[in-house]
Formats: sequence, structure tokens, C-alpha cells
Amino acid sequence: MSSNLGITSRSENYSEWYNELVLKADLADYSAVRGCMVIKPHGYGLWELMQRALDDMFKATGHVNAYFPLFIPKSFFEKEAEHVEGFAKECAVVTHHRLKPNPAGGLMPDPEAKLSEELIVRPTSETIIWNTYKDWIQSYRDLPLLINQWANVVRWELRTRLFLRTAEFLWQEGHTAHATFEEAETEALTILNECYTKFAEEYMAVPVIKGVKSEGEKFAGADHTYCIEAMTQDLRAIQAGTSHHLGQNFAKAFGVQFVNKENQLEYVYATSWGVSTRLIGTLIMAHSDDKGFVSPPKLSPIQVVFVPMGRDEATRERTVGASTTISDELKKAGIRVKTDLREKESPGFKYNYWEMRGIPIRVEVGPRDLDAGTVIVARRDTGDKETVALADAAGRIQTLLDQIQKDMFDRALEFRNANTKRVDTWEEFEQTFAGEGGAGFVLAHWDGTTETENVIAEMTKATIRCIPLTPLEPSDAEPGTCILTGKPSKCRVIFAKAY
RNA sequence: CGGGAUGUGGCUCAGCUUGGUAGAGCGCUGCGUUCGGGACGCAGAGGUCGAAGGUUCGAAUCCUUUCAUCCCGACCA
Repeated sequence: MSSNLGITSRSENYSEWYNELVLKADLADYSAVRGCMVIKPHGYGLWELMQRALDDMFKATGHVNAYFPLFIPKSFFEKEAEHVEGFAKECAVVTHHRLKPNPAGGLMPDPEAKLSEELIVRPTSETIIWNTYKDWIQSYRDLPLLINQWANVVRWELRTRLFLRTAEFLWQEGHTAHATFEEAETEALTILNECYTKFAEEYMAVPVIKGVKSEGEKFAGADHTYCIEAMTQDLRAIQAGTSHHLGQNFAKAFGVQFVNKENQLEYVYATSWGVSTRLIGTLIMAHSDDKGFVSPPKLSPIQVVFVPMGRDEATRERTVGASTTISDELKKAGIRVKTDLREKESPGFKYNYWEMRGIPIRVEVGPRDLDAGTVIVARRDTGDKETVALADAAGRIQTLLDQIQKDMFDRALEFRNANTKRVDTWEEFEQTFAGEGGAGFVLAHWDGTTETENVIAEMTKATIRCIPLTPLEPSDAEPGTCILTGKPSKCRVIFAKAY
């Protein structure tokens, strides 16, 4: 950090900018545990709002919450070959259940307390859940089973980054069981459309592209994987959510069968889907600026902050009083407000302080404005300030919150569109991704093989983010020839460098 | 798991080459003056120099070992 004021600018060093922002906006901190972060109250407040909105959507689409164990017997993992391969490299394993004094000092695992079967700290819960579902499902009348859980998971990442990739993270994972392939398909798409896309666009104000993952990028153990992909300000792609159609893979691995209406035994069809605290990283990368975090109003733990001015008691009484009048009215309307009553800090300090933390609206309440019967209302996203009559303030602020939410989405969409292009020659494709940083979304033709995908990734660092469910432009759905091999291609797919 | 760097008050770092009373700025506490875009003065508190060995009369400084973190690459939500 070059100074204790402000943060590195995005243009100077995007990666530094992100790291400093997370710390200085009070969202999270490094912990004493390697690869694990502390989510601070401001960051956790954001997560709570995300949870609430998503949970409401899950409930509205017929799901219920439950909780499954943190520990999973190793043997469960061994039952689904593709799945094991996907996660084996990054699992934390519990081997003992007791400590004893170490002769060399300190403590050591008691060799006599070795577990007969090692336990894996869940990297995801498909296996323990399907082992449980086996006992819950006998008849078609038990289906569909629509369960979600809010939990922490552990993936032993070698290289971590606050929110984007940590060894432990918080998420939700939905696990559903269905009688038919079509029903499971509908479920996977319902989550994608009615929950994840809606959440990203309406709450996070982040436009996303819905698509299917290529064979190489799909979830280990899935039949196919749907995803939503967002664009960061440094022109990379970031996956904001995934919804998997697991087919009968896990049902077969765990022997989950049901009797259908014709009294025949059948394997159930499954889905699983999740979003994580990574969404906070996505939010930062999509909207924030060189002054710090910029939060969309719907997810900001504090939506409006009041800064009353004046030092002498009489002035303070006036400015705090006026703040209270407005904030009380806002509270009644369900707006989350805060009045900064700290006496030692100057108003200027407070402006910067709350801007760093991304609070959408600041209300400056000073004696000169009060003399004129007004206050100043400042927007975090644009920096615009306006003078508003006291009587109109609460109403104006509510309107502005909606406006900010909308404007943030519109700007992000415009940015994404401006950085999405179609490329038809390998020369141009290679050149586009030649630099160090991201290059936006590139729609290009691909022959559909994993081999080609891998060659392209090796040569350019760009990967297939998804095959869009609906073409961004009608012509994207027309057949063409692969950018690398010249073989036939069904449609354009999205290439980008990814987080 | 490879390559690089760094560990010294809460934070950012100086001191180490050339061993000899542990420093600065920010933050923190108190008092006073300030308050419309990161205020100032004065007085304070706070550190087994990442850990363990070793060399030495004497180690933050030299040697050995170790641990941790960060950055850059391969894997991942």
C-alpha cells in the first residue's frame, strides 16, 4: 500500500486494487489460518442480505432447507469415479479424534485414536446427501425432493484470494431428486433462470450470460452444467453460479431407486446447484471504483448514511435533529440507515470513510443548508450531489436508491456489450488474447471437441466460458467453422480469460 | 507443487552491509483548539525484533534450521 489514504487505482494494478479494497472497505481480512479469511461484519452483512434474497427465491420455487454433516466418510467419495477425480486433489482429511501431549512439547494426534475410516471435510455434499436420500426415497410419491443447505465447504486451494478463492468458503448447495430426466432438467433451468439470473441482475445489478458449460468445464459427476457468467472491469469472465443436471450418476453410485406408477424400479434423476461468497468478489469486480467499494442499494448493509456537521452543541443539535427526522421516515419505509455521530472525525474524513465502504447514498446535513431548509444528497455510484428540501428528502432518497440500482445495472450491461465481440479468424483471436489482462467476451465458432478447447486454452489462456442458451444476436446461433480447426461448428460460444 | 520476496509496537516500514541504550510515520489514549471533501498542537501508552538452535563479552544485525505470509506460474467456485 502506497499510503494509508485511498487505494491503488484500477489502472495502476487491478489485482492490488482488489486486495486493498477488500481490506479497506472492511469486508474481510486475512486470518491466522493459511488460505482462510475472516469475513468482517460489513462483508458478512452483505452476505446475509444475499442469503435472504436467495433463500426467499428458493422457498418461492418450492425448496426447503436442511443441514447435512461437515464430515464425509472417504468411501462415499470413491463411489462416483468422475466426482472423485474432480475433488481428490484438494481435500482436507481428518485422521484422528484425540490429541495428547507431545514428548517434544505441545500436542500431537494420539496414534491410538486413529479413525478406522478417514473423514473428508466436505468440498461439496453430493455424496453424503445421496447416501441419505437413498433411505428417503422409495416411491414416486416421495418425489420430487427439493432441498437446499447453507453451509461452509473446504477446498484446499494452493493459491487463495479473498472472496474469490479461499480454502474455506460459505455457500448454498441445492440437491434435488426427480422422477424423470425432463423434471430434473426443468429444475436445473428454474434455478438458473428464476433464482440465479434474477438475483445477479436484480440484486447485484450484474448482467449475466446464461449458458451450458463445455464437456471440459462442467462439474465432475454432472451430465451437464448450466452457469451464469459475468464480466469484471478488467475484462475477465467470472462464474457467478452453477446449476448441474446430474442425470442418474449419483443415483446409480448410491443405489437410489424408486418405484414408479407402473410398479417398476427406476433410478432417480438429480440436480445440484450453488452460489458462494465468491459473489461478493464478483460484486466488487463488477462495480467498484478507485475510491473503494460500490454496493448496489439492495445489498448494502447500510443504504443511507447521514453526516451531521457542526461542533458547537447548538449546531449539532440542529443537524443531528434534522438527520433523525429524515432517517426515522426512511426506517419506516424499510430503508437501512446509519447516522455517523463520531465527534472526532471531520466531515471530509467521513465522506471518504463511507465511500470506501460503498454506501449508496450519503446525506450531508450542515447548518448553512438547514438555514435554507435543505440537505445535500450525494450518490456513491456517480459522485453526483444535489440539494434537496428537507420535506422532500426521504422521498427523494427512496427514488434515488431505485435509480442507483437501475443505473448500476445499465452501466455494467453497457460495459459488457462494449467489450463483447465476434471473431472469425485465428489470427485475430490470438491477437485479442495476446496481452496479460482480460480481453472481454469473444464469441467465436468451435468444433465442439475438448481437444480443440484445450489447445486454444494452452495457446491463448482463453477458455470457453459457456455456450449461451439464447444467442446474444440471432446470427450467433448460425453454423460456421471452428476458429482453430476449421471444422464445422453449430454456433458461437463465449471465450474469455477467467477468474 | 515449482520460482521470487518478506517477517521489527495495531498498520506501513527504517535499522542489518560494518554486532554495542530498539526508531519513524500513521493509528491508539488524555487535554485543548478545530469541523461544508481525509484538521492541528501538546502530553502519553504500546515491541521476548516470526520461532528454535549456534557463533560472540555482547545478536534485530552474523551462521544453521524451521514456520508463516505475500507475489508470479500449473489446478479450481
